[in-house]
Amino acid sequence: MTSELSDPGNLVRRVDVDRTSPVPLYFQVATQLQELIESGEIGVGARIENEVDLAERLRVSRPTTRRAIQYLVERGMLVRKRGVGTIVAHPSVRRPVELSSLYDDLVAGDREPRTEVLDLRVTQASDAIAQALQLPPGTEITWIERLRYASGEPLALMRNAIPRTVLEPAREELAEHGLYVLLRRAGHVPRIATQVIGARSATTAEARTLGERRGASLLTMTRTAWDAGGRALEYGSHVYRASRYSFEINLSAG
Amino acid sequence: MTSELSDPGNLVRRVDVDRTSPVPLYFQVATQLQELIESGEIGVGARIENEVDLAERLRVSRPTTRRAIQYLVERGMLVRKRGVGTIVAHPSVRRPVELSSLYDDLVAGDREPRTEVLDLRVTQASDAIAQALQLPPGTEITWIERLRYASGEPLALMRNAIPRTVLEPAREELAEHGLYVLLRRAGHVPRIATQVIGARSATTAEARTLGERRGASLLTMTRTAWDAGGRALEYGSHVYRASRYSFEINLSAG
DNA sequence: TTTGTGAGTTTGTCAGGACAAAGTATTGAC
DNA sequence: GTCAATACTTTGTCCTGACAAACTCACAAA
Repeated sequence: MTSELSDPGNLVRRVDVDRTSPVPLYFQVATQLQELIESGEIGVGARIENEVDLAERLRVSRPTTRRAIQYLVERGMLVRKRGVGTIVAHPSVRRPVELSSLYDDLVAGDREPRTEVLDLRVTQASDAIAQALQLPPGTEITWIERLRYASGEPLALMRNAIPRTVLEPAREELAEHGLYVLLRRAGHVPRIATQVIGARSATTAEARTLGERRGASLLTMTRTAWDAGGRALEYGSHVYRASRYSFEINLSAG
Repeated sequence: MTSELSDPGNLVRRVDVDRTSPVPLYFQVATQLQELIESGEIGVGARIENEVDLAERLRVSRPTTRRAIQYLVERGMLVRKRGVGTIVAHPSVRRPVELSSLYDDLVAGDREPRTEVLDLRVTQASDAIAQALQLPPGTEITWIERLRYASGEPLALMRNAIPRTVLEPAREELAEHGLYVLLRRAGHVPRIATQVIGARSATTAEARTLGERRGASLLTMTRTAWDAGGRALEYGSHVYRASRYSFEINLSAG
């Protein structure tokens, strides 16, 4: 009995590798499998070809095939079961991109971000900020205060501290780009961040700046971000208009 | 020149493997390395023995050693650099435990949680809830409303919907344990969740239930959680007293 | 002083093979 | 027909061996 279902090999026929490319073989295989899954050519719940056959057909070793599949398993796109096979997971368990910045989110959501730089100066870290960044008190930092608009309306008041040795951005750069874009451009890749999200009522000054009624609910967020080496990159203390913004967070365990 | 620094091998001498154990070799090595790091016996920034020597000393193959190290790299405990070596990362980049529940957090923080079950019944999912859980409308769900106290004071009002086929907890269980404990006990391991966190002012009824002033700021959180197979486990819509609670979230990109 | 050059070290990629463990499906005894 | 034993499939673990790429450092040349 050779039905379509019992022969999942036919679903991944167009995967092929280029041995002249500097891109690792396992990554080529993983990328092409990912495309087949994301395009829907291999449907949710479908079984993909088993490791041994796939390796043979692509003329790569089984460890290479395993590594490609493992790569996608870690991203939640595939689920493996010993004795059963490897199946395509439901799209809702696919691990999302994380650690993006507000600016990127707004651009992606077509909400026309605009940034007004209220303050920009080099100063010494206060004790609280030094502690958050786990740096010695008095370390020189770049202090930034920005007002972020979306679709023409004020959305958030953002205060950030960045070690001077990490980044000292120009006013124009801050008006044009999100902070995380500037960090990455300077070669600092945030790997992990701790955020605390809370809420409180707006003070009179905040209400005026953000165009809210006095006492309106505000979302607060403080964050510290580090790179892979444990170097502190950024501390931020932001307030958002709760009527216009909420945080969407994707968590994964595994 | 054979200084302490140029011979990091001496730091991991007590790592050893047991070939009679059913625990995989790579995992034994990883666990023991992890203990050495967490106990501080290998300090932050210190280089660990290189793969080849470590493999030779433990009498395991290099791929096995690599896999153990890779395991810790993915958890942010080690950082690898080609041509340089593998060093112990700063503790702040170590990936945290995620997807824990409020109850667990409160227990961990010594805040004496107590739960009052306000409502518990089996009903049909509304369109909104069915959509959040990605189930057909009208699917039978367990509907739960709870009031959570911490240190004797009301903290949060929690409404949850769980597919009946996933869990149908008893009132006493809900009063005794967090929802995630019950889910895990029933064999449902949450792997990924989407949360939306916002804020708004309390209605009169909410203020009365939670012991706040009318118009006080509340934190709102809606969440849907899935297991590794993409099966929806839980939908929740919670409100927290912003004066008593905030969310701490650890994000990682890697 | 600065700039290449080359040797040495360390991690990254890949092959091919072997056996174990956990499922699924089939078969045979009762 | 039911249930247990068996065969088969598929992923999991582990090995040896080989070469490539990135980095450090010492040393020579400009």
